[in-house]
Amino acid sequence: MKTPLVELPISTCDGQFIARYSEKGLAELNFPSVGRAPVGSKSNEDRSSRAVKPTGIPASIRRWHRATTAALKAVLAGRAAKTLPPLDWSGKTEFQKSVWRALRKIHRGQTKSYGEIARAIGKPKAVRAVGGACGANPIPVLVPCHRVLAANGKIGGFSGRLGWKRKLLAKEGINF
DNA sequence: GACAGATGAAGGA
DNA sequence: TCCTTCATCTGTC
Repeated sequence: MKTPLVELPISTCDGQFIARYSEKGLAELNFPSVGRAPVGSKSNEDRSSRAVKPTGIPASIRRWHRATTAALKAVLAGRAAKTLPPLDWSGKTEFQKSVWRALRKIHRGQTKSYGEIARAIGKPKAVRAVGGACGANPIPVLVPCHRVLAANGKIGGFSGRLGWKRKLLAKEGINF
């Protein structure tokens, strides 16, 4: 994949998120100061060499960025996102995409277990693999991997730190 | 091909 | 009720 990524910041009351767009849509969304390499990338240096400056941005990407910003701020405010930009899942496996599609069907304020997600995609025994796919999710918040909990009611894990998971769930009225 | 992982379930203390 | 162990499936190296 040689498609250059357009990297744009999104300032919110919870910090500055970083959105990256390909020619197909939103490819990555990174938490503010997470301190870890984003999923699917070798290193920050590698990424920065592919990212382009926010000059000469295509109109389509500017439109997607407005939609992403609005959706992100809506979710952080505890509301449902009205519109989402197209998501670029190219290069990902079919299993991961099916998991992420199942995640997007979880409504705001609802939660599901890894086992329920596994059953929803027709692979009831692939619960650990579902966890792996959640961890590989490049677009957290908009693909609500934070709404997936362990079957025993515990919070489970989260790629963007558990603090973010708790915060996002709290905004949706789910407290631990 | 081996290994690791954001789980789940069962069994024992 | 809590803890430990093991089975299971997929992705990554």
